[in-house]
Amino acid sequence: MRRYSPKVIEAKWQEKWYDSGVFKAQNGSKKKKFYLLVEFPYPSGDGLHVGHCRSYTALDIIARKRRMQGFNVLFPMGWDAFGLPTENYAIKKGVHPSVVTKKNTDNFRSQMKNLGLSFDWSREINTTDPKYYKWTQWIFVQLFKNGLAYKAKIDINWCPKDKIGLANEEVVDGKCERCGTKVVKKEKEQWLIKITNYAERLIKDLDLVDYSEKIKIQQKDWIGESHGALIKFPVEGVEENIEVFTTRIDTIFSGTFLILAPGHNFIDKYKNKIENIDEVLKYSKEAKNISDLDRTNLDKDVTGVQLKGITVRNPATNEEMPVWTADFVLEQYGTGAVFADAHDKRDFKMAKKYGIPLRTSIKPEDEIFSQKAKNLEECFEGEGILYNSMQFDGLESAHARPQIIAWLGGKGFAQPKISYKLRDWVFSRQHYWGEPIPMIFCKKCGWQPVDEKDLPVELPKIKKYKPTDTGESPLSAITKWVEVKCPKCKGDAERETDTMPNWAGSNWYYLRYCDPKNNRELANEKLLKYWMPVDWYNGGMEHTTLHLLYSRFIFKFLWDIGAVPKSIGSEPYQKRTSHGVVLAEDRRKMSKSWGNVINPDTVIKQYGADTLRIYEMFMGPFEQMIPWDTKGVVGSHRFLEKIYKLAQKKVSMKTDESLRKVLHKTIKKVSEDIDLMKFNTSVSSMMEFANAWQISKTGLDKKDFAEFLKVLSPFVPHLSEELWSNAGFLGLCCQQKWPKYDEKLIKEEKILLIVQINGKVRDRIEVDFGIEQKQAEKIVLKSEKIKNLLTDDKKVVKVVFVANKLINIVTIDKNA
RNA sequence: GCCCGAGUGGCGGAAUUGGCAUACGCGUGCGACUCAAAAUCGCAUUUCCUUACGGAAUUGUGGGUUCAACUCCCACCUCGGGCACCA
Repeated sequence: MRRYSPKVIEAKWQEKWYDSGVFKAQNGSKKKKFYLLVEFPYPSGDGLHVGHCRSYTALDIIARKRRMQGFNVLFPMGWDAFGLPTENYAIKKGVHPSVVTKKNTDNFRSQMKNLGLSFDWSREINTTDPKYYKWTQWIFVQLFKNGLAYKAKIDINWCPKDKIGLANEEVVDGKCERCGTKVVKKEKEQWLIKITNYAERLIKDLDLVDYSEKIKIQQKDWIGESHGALIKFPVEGVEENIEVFTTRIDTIFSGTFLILAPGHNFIDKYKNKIENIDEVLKYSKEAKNISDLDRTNLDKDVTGVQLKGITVRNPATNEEMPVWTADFVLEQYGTGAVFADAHDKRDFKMAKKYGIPLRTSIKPEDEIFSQKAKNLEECFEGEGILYNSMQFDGLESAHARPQIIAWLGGKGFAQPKISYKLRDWVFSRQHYWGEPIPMIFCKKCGWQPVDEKDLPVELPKIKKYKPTDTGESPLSAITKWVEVKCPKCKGDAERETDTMPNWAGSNWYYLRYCDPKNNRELANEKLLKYWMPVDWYNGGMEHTTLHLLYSRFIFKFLWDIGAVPKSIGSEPYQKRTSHGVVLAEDRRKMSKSWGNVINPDTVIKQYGADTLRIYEMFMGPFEQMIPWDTKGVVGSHRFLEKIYKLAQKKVSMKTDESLRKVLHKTIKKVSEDIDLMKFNTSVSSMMEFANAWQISKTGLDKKDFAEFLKVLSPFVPHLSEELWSNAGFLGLCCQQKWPKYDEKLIKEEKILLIVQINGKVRDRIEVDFGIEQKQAEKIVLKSEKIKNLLTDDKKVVKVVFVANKLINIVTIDKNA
């Protein structure tokens, strides 16, 4: 008997598949298309992580199944290769980043091929290829031309270790997402993209797509939409209003003071009117030096300074209100000003500290106002019933709001307003290894985009790509490259030396796969029409608020300007799923420093790719975080060895009837589970089948064996292919038609009827499928076990019968 | 603080609509093969009581609905994730 040797088998079939081009997606095919996308990796020097293998294998299974179901499948792969780790490695070793990238992508590609993944390699893309980033730059130029890219001097989040500016999205707990260094503020001229213009649509259009509720909620929370009102507070003595955004206009009648963010431009504009301007400016300056993290620390004491000499009028009560500044009011949110009252904890705390008068105007519903709150010893923040509020007395908060907006609106003091937490996207990085921003600054003409025919602006090959401490891009030192003619007036001008963030290339890569070699446009319209949208996109949960949001935004923009056909629809991804992280055996993250990393190459060497694939599918639910178990790999390997043996021993002339039933149940289960990404239960059902096969008398006939190989093949393609050819079947197993199960064979003729007394299982009796209640009762009452339990002192009060499942006899004690 | 998700054997986990809790795999124990070991195969394996037949308890905790609850409702505990002086 032959032994299962994956090493020989796997190399052989990989060669056959890749040489024959069976995984190539066909442009313009009559078949129904299916575009399946898995996030392309950053090709790090560490090689593939077993977590990569897990999500790629999962999507590979879906791709293989869809092909067998007759779809024209596009399942591509590429490299998101710009980024810091490569740059850092290059600096340390003195090798050019492009050399490092080449080495890493070659390694990744060969690892993926060793896994037997069915990617269409003819469509491979690389974000660092000038032919690719030409179009990344082209998109930037379009953003600029449409007024969505602008340069502004802003406080950026600066990571002193990586020497790079970070987007808000890349700052976690006030620390650099990548290296964990505490982020500091630095004022710099930066390119920004107006993603905020799309905030509303990015929320609304989530209704059009099939994403899990969790993903939708995360996106919505991140964008942070809140409905409220804009209120004007007239400033006494000057023709000026201070605008305030609020979601709680129902509390307006208790508003007794106004608070401005320390950086609010009113302060600068009216510095002559503010009597204590020195004190105010000193406070502003201090506030600026406090990081956002400290500023938003809830335990911190509230501080503030009154703007003496300034008062505003509350448009609802007509009372004069003092104006303060406090650092808990943020410049970037709303209008950078709030009206303050007794129904907000921070306002309350501040008023108590500085002796500012307070008044309440909301009391809790169905409840007597607590004495403490009434005496202003405690803050009531909830919604409730209005009082002290003129004609609105007695209304509930929610009902009062639109009415107050309408009333104040009638006098020109208020209007409905929606506010977002999402901020414009900081798009500049001061690093070498990224796409140059294709802009030119001319003293006469201002910022001008590089002429589209001159794209790409290639990254010059230089020796010193180390980032500078000053925050200037290393590209700024290359005078020859920087000095350029203005595209408009042809006078002397200078290139932008900042590069794009590493999200830039991944914003639109899924479009490029449709037409990866096009040099005239980002992708051909016809091909986009055929392939887009992506039918199914899988990626990590960690990309939900970053990559997923950015790329949806960029797609919408391209759709708006007609760069992609309207017929695709306004969303790039029809369906989005996410995978769980694979943890190390010690349940920590895999990390070189912990020494707990599992290398897929080692697993493949020892057990083969098929074992790795099926183990990673079997280990647990796909979306769930799951620890690696080296012992578990052995179990998966045993399963494959068992199949290899059975294929030699138990394929005969005739299939056992009972085994055929199990086979068809397995076909049904696997077919359904793959689409639901329930790979773990698919595998266990195939294991159950193998067990049944093993104990069967005659085993399987050739036809049924072929059916089993087909359902097995997406999971363990090499072994299936080998057994397929060993059995003398024609063609490739991966090109067969996906099997159908026979409904008749799945139905049972006999079932085990569960017999319960008072809900407890007392017996199991084999009966015919479809048995009637009366018949069942008769049989049940004959059972010795049941007879013994239904003694004379018990009275049957009810019999519950569930067809083909169970019968439950409910009794009571006669004596009781 | 707010919003999601989860809690089932020694371990990873399974369980259409409420209808046999613990499938499948790991581990462990016993046995077969072997001079021996590994590998392989067979049997057992939720816990407790019982020599056994059998019985009882059990899906984070406490209550509820129901003939019947891992599944539905209420309260709480623990863990994971997201957001957070956001007006």
